[in-house]
Amino acid sequence: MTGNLYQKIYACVRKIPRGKVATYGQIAALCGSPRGARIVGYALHVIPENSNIPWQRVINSQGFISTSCLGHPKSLQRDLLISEGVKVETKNDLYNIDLNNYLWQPK
DNA sequence: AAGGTGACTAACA
DNA sequence: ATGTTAGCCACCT
Repeated sequence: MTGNLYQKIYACVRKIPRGKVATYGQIAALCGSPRGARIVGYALHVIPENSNIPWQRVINSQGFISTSCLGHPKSLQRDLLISEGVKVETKNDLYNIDLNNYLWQPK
């Protein structure tokens, strides 16, 4: 089946602890594809809604929520993060997370 | 088979 | 500092 890399990506995303966030590039690197940030984005894009993958914990390198207006509004991702204890600042319709405090740092 | 797209980044101007 | 360009690589048409 195709999407072997996707399964790997999903596995990494599931490792993100509650209350922390990770960047696309970070997940890509953990999967052995240091330049595969876009692939991660695509992988999350095709996640089924009923999956147990904490996709909301993945944001871009700037600490902003990147989800464009697709299936899920950004506000949903913000709400999910807030409910996990992550502080999200709202700036001009954009949602920002303080990476210095909430970025996941795997060993 | 070939070119376009994207929930990305980093480097430049 | 903000805006643009170029790499990136799997998926889609």
